[in-house]
Amino acid sequence: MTAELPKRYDPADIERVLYDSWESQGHFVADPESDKPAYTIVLPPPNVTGSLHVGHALTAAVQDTLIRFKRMTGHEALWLPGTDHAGIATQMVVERDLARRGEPGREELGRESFLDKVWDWKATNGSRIQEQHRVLGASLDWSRERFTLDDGFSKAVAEAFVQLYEQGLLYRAERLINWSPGLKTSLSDLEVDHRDSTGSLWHLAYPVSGTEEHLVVATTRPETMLGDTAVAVHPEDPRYAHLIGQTIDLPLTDRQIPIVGDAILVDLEFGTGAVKVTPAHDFNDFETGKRHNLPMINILDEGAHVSLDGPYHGLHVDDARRAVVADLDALGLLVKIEDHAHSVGHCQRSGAVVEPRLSLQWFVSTKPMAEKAMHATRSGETQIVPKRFEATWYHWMENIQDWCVSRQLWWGHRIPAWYAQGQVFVARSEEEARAQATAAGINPDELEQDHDVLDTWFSSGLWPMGTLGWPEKTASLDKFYPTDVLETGHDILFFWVARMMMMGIHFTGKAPFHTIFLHGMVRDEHGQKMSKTKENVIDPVDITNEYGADALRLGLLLMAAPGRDIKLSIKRIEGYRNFLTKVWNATRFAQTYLGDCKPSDWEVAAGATEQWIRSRLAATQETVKEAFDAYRLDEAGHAIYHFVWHELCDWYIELAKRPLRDGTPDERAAARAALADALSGALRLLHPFCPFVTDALWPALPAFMRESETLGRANLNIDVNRNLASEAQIGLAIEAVGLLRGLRSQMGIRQREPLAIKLQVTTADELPNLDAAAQLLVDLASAQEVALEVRSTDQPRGWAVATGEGLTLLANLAGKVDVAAETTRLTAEISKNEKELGKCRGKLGNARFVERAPEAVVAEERRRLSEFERRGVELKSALERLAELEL
RNA sequence: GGGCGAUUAACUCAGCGGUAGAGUGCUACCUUCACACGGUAGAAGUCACUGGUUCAAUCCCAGUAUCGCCCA
Repeated sequence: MTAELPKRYDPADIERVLYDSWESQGHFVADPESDKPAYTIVLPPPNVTGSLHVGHALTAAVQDTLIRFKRMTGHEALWLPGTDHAGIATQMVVERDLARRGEPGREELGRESFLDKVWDWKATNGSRIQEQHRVLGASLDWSRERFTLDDGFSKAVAEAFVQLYEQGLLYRAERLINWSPGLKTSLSDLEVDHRDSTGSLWHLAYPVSGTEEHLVVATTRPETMLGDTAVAVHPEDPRYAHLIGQTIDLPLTDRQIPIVGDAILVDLEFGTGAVKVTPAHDFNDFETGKRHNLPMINILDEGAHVSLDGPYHGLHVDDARRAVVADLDALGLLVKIEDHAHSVGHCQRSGAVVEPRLSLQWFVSTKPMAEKAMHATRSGETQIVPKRFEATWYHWMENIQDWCVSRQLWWGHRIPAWYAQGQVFVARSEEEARAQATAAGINPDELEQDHDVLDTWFSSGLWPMGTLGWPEKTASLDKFYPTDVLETGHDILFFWVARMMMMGIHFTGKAPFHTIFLHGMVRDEHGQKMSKTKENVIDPVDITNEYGADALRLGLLLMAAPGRDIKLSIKRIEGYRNFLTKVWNATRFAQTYLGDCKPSDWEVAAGATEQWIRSRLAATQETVKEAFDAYRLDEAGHAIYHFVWHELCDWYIELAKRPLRDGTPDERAAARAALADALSGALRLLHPFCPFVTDALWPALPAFMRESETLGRANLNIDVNRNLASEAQIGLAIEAVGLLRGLRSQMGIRQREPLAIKLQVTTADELPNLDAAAQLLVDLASAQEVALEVRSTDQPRGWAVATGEGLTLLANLAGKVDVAAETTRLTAEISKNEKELGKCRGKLGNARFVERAPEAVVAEERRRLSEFERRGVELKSALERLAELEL
């Protein structure tokens, strides 16, 4: 038994100290040699540049709760932390940092020195988010913390690259890719944000060669006309049929370009029905160019300036657009300008408008891998929770394009490809590449390694297996892979979940996890997306300072229905802090009695109330287990909340006070034991949600009940059973207390004013069920004496009547009856009863209902009918007696 | 344009073929010996709208409206 608990729950007093002790004692370390079944979650790696936002906090809360639940139910639970190197983001942060301090920039420093600077930056700033996870109580196995640029992980990346290359699934090609002129690198499709904007649709008149005719094309990007290599019309368009095969004298250039018929590119209805084709600057045009063997003319440099010789050379696209439009107008070739809503791709990181650009890059053939990933979800090897995201998953997988994995950056895994004399050598190491070159008869000193690095998600895709040791065959990989659950926001489904699935299946033959568990986005109280510009960002660290990590966790978890967005309400967090204060105070109450607990207390026969609270605990344990199995942490949490506050605190503790204080030695022992069980069960169930406060309260339980020093290593459930008889009996008692309290309240009679009570049931064999009710009425509702009787037609006068399910309560108001108030109350009761009675009769009066509805439903309806009829009679007779009283 | 989701008490949300629930807020009373970050009692809902299926629809189906998200 520990020292007395402080009167007030203050999270700041307990959280830091507890976490340090858990971590230093190695409570979160998972053992690959354990006999227990493994349960593994890898934390989707946050950016090394990141700091914790509420989305992270939600992810951490969900995963930690799952992990702690499994750890407490017989699993060797591993939750593996780490960060990813976030190529673009980190490089940008460090460059900005250098600029702010007036230090030499990236280009001046050169590759090696710049990378040193990034590593320096990482050493000082790269562990912030890990610290914040500790604040949240995350039971991560820090001994296994990984970073995507670690030596070991880098080995995995090189291995994967080489294998994919050897298998023909990775290739280098000149293709049109998304190009960020801001960052001067390629981007994957997913790194492009499409934003709606109002642009214009320019109608340009192109002269048909050797005629006076003009062909009017409509375009959103007039400046790219400098790179046009054709004009396309629909082959079945009567307006233009005669032009197919002729040429255009492309204005502002000296080129002639063909007019082609293309049914795929051209939409008859849109614009003028004629489209300019610029294969080097538009994805659709690129495909069209391939269909018609058109040349591809690149008109822009890597910074999106015109690279063609001539008057436009060096102009930024925006300026070039103005110039081209003005010049066309001067030539009388600008027909009109319409407003046009369309969406424009922007670079997520730099905000620059993304330019489709023809360039030589490395690509992964994703289709074969996507097939396998889809097979895994179709076969059930991996399930997506909530299920409705499967549709999105398949849609994306079915339309997947090859993945551009090279980036023109420095920070990242350098592409393990070496070039010499036009040949490519892909190898795990420079040594291997040199050997390959030598074997090919090339002097290895001529080799030059690819300057580019790999997309960060190429490495993130390997995360579940790479962190466990792949490609080595390690004990951890053997024990913990495939992992169990990958939990993340649904916005990340394609970013890394899809990639982990594809890579994991490809390299190990097994899906990397059996469940993909997706949560929603956290928004502010009004449903607005949090953003720095709106100044509505809620910092989870501020909340933990104010209300504690436990309250934040509980709030996030209980507000999160699967896959649904969360509106984060501080008011609710405060409510959960209040709940934890309640738990704290309940424990303080219990502590004053539990000191006397001894194992023999459990040998004393338990009464109905003790059986009842254990039964309710057993029911809660079942509900919680089912909810966890269904990934309904919100339901599990609500069940625990309800048990703790509304069953343990509201009722059992109140019921236990008399026996604990004034009971016989046996009564005291039985009450103590049940109180200890209930509290023990409550703390255990609550621990995965609120690890700090529960572990702080854990020592309040007798030592012999604590099988582990820390609650986090104890069992989730204790051995208790449902007992329906006690539930029925206490249920009746609770109802009786409610009837009396309600009656007092409506009659304006003080709750502590002693009253004589009669409790009535219909038949004599129900009488024993009222024993508990009689006791509770005395203990909790200031009943003076309680008579238990079978209902008769001859009811006493001057007693108030209240009817409940199966029982009637009469209170002796002799001399205290406020006839007017009582008349009002009874009349209201009667009319409420009549309404229900009416509904009931309506149903049973419907022959088709009686005929077709299931028997049980009809029987229940009949039971309700007789119940309402009985109550109606009693209430009306009470009203009559009241009237007599008045006379 | 395609897809997905939402619409339930004042607010934030669960629920889901057969008596409409929670938390917060609100009202009244109570500083009683774990807790005022509390207790007791209470008010509060045409479950968006229109049809359909069914003995029975908040729930299933179709459509409408409004809002949100994703993709092109």
